[in-house]
Amino acid sequence: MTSCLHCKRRSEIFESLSEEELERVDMCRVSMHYNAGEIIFKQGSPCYDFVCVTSGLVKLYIEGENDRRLIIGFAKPVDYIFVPGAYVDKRHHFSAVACEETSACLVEADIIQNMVRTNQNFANSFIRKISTQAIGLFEQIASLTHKQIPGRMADTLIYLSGKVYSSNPFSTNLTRQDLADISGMTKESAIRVLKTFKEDDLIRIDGNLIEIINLPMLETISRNG
Amino acid sequence: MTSCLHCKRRSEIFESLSEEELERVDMCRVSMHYNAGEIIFKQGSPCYDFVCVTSGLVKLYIEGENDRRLIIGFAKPVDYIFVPGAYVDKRHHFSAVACEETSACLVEADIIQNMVRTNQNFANSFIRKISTQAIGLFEQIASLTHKQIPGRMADTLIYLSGKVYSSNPFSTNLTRQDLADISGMTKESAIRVLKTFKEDDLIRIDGNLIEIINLPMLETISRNG
DNA sequence: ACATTTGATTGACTTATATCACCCTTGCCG
DNA sequence: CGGCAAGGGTGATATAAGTCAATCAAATGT
Repeated sequence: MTSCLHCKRRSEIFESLSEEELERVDMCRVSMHYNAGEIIFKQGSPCYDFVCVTSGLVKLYIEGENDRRLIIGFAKPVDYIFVPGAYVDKRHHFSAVACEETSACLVEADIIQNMVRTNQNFANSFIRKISTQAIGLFEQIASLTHKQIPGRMADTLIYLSGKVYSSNPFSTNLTRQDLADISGMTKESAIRVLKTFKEDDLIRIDGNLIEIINLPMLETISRNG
Repeated sequence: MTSCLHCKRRSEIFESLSEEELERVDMCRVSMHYNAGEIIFKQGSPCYDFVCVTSGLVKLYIEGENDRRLIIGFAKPVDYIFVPGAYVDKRHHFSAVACEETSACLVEADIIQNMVRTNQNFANSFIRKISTQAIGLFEQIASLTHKQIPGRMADTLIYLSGKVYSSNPFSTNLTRQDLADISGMTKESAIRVLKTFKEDDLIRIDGNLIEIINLPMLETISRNG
């Protein structure tokens, strides 16, 4: 249990904090461990804490009416989860669930918000982070509304390999349902496209391992919708 | 051409600026006028300016691949348009077009970003604004992906009456194509749902005037997808 | 006054995708 | 060991929604 001061796995946003500020963060920090499938916070619940993922992987999703879900992103080491409700209505607007064994540090939201007020550089990193997230949302919303199933699944695979796991092949324990929830389709449709992708030698799937073997073609499919 | 100092139509975010700061904003301010349909800025172009709408109405939309569009929001008096690219890649990630005769003040983005750095209250309002926009995007993304046409159009009508025009009935010169672009459907589908809504006495349309006459029922349709 | 464009509307048709029902495998637990 | 739950996979079918094509009305330009 190191202090934030010497933490090797701390989010880059904390670089702009002084030692004194880091200590203040450290003082009200709680280190947590979650098993795969455990809820970190749930949509609609009040938000007290700022969550920083130190190991594992967390999926962030919106729960719709008729128990449909849409995964809007992932938080991996070392990301903090930006909770827009913290500045608006003190409620969570999406849920966070551990996809695998996950550790996270929780810090009181007030402390962080206070530092955003007093430390300009911190505020700037913070805004940059939110902006990046907003841009990601634009891309996802465009993909989901303008493309059909093959294009959406291509986007999902490229996103996972490029942004989430940063490797190819990548080992994942996301279920087909999860892949479907990222791509805005049903589990069955996800299974079917993946099958055609395999048949066309665009990807290879072996258990938890997914490999993109024809990225250019996948990108073409993404572009054509 | 009043100065920002005594401007009656200035965005609430400027409340947190000092007189001296307001004067600095005023000095590099350009007042612009746009006719209906004119582009204020286009997706992909570099972003130099911070845009604040003082009269009229502006639609913000993402341009997808095969010239499909998705309207992600509106800017009305007195909103400023948050441009996430300003903090990331200095590019616009959506386009802005005047829906009607529109006036706007342009301020150099650098000046604003500088004030975000130096004025804590300004930074805080700024973050609150971004957060609110992000929450709105979540709602839209959930509506678009989880609901079918009647639910989506119900959401659109409720949104326009409640958030954009803040009146019922409301007079609009959005085209059917625009309504479709908000709701993520084709023009033809938009026309057809609106027809069924009219037949079921949920709404009344007379030229540019749209009236919601059975809001509870529309809300039910929205909830059931 | 006529021609041209733009948006609204409708109907017929096609297709993408969800739904449903079912089976298979694997791992886990009593 | 046997049964059960969870995830993966498949086929048949239904249907929501897009596409295409044509018409009509209003607005605009010449």
